[in-house]
Amino acid sequence: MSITQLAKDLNLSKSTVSRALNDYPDVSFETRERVQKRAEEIGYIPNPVAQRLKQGKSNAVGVVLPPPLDNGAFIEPFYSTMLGSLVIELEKSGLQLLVTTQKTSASDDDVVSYRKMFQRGLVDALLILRTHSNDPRVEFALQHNFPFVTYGRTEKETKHTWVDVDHEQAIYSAVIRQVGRGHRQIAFISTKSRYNYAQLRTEGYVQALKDSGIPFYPRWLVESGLNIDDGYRTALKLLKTEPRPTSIVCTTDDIAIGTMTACREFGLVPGKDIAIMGYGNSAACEHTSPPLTSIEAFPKQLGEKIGKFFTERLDGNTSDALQHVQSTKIIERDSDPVLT
Amino acid sequence: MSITQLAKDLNLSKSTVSRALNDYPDVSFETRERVQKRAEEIGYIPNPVAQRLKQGKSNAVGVVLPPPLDNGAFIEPFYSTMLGSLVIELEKSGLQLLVTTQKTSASDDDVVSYRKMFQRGLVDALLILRTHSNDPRVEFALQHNFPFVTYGRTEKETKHTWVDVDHEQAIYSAVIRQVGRGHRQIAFISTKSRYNYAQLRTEGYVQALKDSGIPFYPRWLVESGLNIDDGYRTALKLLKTEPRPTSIVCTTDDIAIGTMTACREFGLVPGKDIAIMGYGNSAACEHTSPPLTSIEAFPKQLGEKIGKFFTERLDGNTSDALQHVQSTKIIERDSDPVLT
DNA sequence: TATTTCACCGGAACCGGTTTCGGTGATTGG
DNA sequence: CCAATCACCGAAACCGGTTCCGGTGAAATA
Repeated sequence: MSITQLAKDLNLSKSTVSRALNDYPDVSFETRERVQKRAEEIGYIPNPVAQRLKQGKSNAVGVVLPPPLDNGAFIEPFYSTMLGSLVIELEKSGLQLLVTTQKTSASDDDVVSYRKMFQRGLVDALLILRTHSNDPRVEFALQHNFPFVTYGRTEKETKHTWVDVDHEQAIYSAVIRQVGRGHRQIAFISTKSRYNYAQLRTEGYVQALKDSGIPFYPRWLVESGLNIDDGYRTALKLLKTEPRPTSIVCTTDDIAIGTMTACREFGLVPGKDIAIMGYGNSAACEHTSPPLTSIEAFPKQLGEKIGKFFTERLDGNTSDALQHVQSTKIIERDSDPVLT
Repeated sequence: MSITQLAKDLNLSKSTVSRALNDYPDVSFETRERVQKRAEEIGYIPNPVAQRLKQGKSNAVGVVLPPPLDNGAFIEPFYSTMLGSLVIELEKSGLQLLVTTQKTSASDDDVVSYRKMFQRGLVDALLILRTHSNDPRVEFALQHNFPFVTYGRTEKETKHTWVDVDHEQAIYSAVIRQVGRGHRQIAFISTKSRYNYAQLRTEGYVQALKDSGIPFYPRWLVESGLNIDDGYRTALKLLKTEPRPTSIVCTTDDIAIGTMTACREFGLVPGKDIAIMGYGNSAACEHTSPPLTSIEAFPKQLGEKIGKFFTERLDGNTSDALQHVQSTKIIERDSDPVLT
C-alpha cells in the first residue's frame, strides 16, 4: 500500500496526502482528519526506504561489533547492557541501531566494515567501540567528516564526542584499597596495551603504587586475553613468580574468575590466602565462591549518555564536542580480605 | 558522489554506467573497463538506500530482541553466540542483520515492534526468537505472508521454517543420567511455561521419570526467572520441601549457579551432598566450584543453520518448509556426583 | 468593483539508483 | 544493393515518498 494508492483511494493528490500525514499547516482540518483516519484504517505506513532516500536521513545509528570472541560470543556482557540502554535511549528519538560485525579475520580496528557504513544513507552516525590509543577508525571518520561517537578516548584525545569510563581512577582506587588492606605485593592483570583503556588502567596501577611508596615490579604487571580461560592461564604464570603477589587486581571479572581457579590449583583459597578483585561487577560476582569484589562501571548510564550524545549531534548540535567520563564504584564483597 | 555525477564525469549516461557497473552484457568491453576503473578511483559506491527502493530488497534480516533483562543486559549469552555465527553466515551472502529491541514495557511477544519491521523495505525477512507455544508473532508473519525463521517451534508446529534445540531429549537425558547415578528424588527448575521450550523440557522431565518408574512430585517441578538471583530464590524454596530432592536439574546455567549458592546456605555442598545440573554450557561452568555439569546446545551451529535457512528462503526456495532440530550433549563435570 | 490576500490543493521535480524501450551506426545476409 | 541483424548506448519510466512552485476560488481589503 503506497501513498499513491492511498491518494487515489481518497481522490486526492500524493502531495496533499503527504502533507496531511505530516501535519503541514496548509491543509484543511477536514481533509487532514479524513486522510489520517483512512490511513489508520487501511494500516498505511510510509515506506521508510523511500523516506530515507528523499530526506537523506536514515534515522539509524550504526555500530560494528568487534569480531566474535574466542568462545564465539557475539558480544561481551558489558557491551550487552550498554547497547541495551543505548537502544532504549535512541528509541525515544525515533532512532534505530544497526548492528554489524567485523569479519572474523579482521583486526578490530579494521576500517573496511566502517567504510560500508559510511555510505550515506545506511546510517546517520556511527558508534565506535573500544578505541585504541591510536585508532584508524577515528581518523577515518574525522577525515570523512562523518558524525560519530566513540566509547573510549584516544591518545590524542581529539575533539570529537566520546564517552568513557574513568579507567585510571578505577584501578587507582582498587590498588589503593588493597594497600589500605595491608597489601604491598599487588599484581595487575591487564589486556593488550593497544587498547586505550588498558593504558589508562595501567597508569592508574602505576600511579597508585607510586603514591603509596611501593616499588613497581614489572613481573606483576601482565597482559591477558579476555576470556575466563585466558585469565586462568595468565594467573598460573603469575603465581609462579617469586615473591608471589598477595593481591591480584584483574581488569575483567572473567579474568578474575579464571585467576580464582588458578589460585585454587596452587592451594590458595581466594578471599583467604590471596586477595582478588575484578572489574565490571557482572552478575557472576555475587555467585562465585567467595563472592568477588569488583568495580562497577555503570554501563547502563554509559549507554544512555551515548544515546543522548547521538540525538544531540544529529539535531545539529555540533557546536562543541560532547564528552563524558563516567566514574566508577567499588562493590565490596569477600574476595579481597585484609592481609593477616 | 552519485551515479549521475560519475556519468557526467565519464561523458556517459546514467544507464550505461549502471549497466557497466553491474556487468550487463550489452555494454562494450572498453567502456565497462573504463567505468569500473574510474569508479574505483573516485571511490564510488552505489547508495544502498536507492538500490533498496528500486529493487524492493534490503538485503537485510531483522531481529527484535526480547526486552532487556532485569539485570539490564541487552542479550543473553546463548543468543549472543547464536547471533554471532548468524551474522557471519549472513555476511557470506551479502546480508546484514538489523537489530532492534522491544520497548521495555512490552511483553516479548508483542507484535508492534514487528509491525515496523514488516514494512517492506527495511528488512527482507525476520528472525523470531524464543517462540511461545502460541505465538502471535508467528501468526502475524504468516498472515502477512512475510518471510521469517523462528528459533523455537510453536505448539501447532506450523509449516514454517524453524530451528530448534531438541529440548525434550536434552532434559530427558539429563534426568536419565541422574537416575543412572542413583537418584530418585530429582527436581527440575523450569521457566515460565508460555515459552514453548519450557513445555518441551518439562515433557522431557516427566517422561524420563515415567520411563524410570519414578513417581512425579509436582512440588519438585518449579518455575523460576532467568537470572542468577531468580534461581537462587527459587532454589531456596525448593530446598525447604520435604523430602528434599537429592538432585536438581536446572533449565539454565545461571539458575544452576543460583541454586548452588542456595544449597550452600542450607549447608549442602554442591557436588557432594547434592547433585546439580545446568543447561547451556556457558563459560562460567568451568569455573564454578565445583565445575558445573551442563548441557551443550551448540548455539554456534544453530546460528549457522538459521543463516543458511535465510539465504535459501530469500533465494526463493519456498518449496517446502526448512526445519532443523539440534541435538544436545551433556558435558560432564563435578557438580552431580553419584549418590552415596 | 477591482485588487490583494489567503487557505487550500495539484502538478511536477527530486532523491539515486535500475531497467525497459527505442534508436543509432555498423555489420551481416540474401 | 537493400534488408535484416547486431552491438552498443541514451532517454525515460519507475520505486515511494517529500517539497517546491504555482494556481484556484473565496474572503478580505482598498
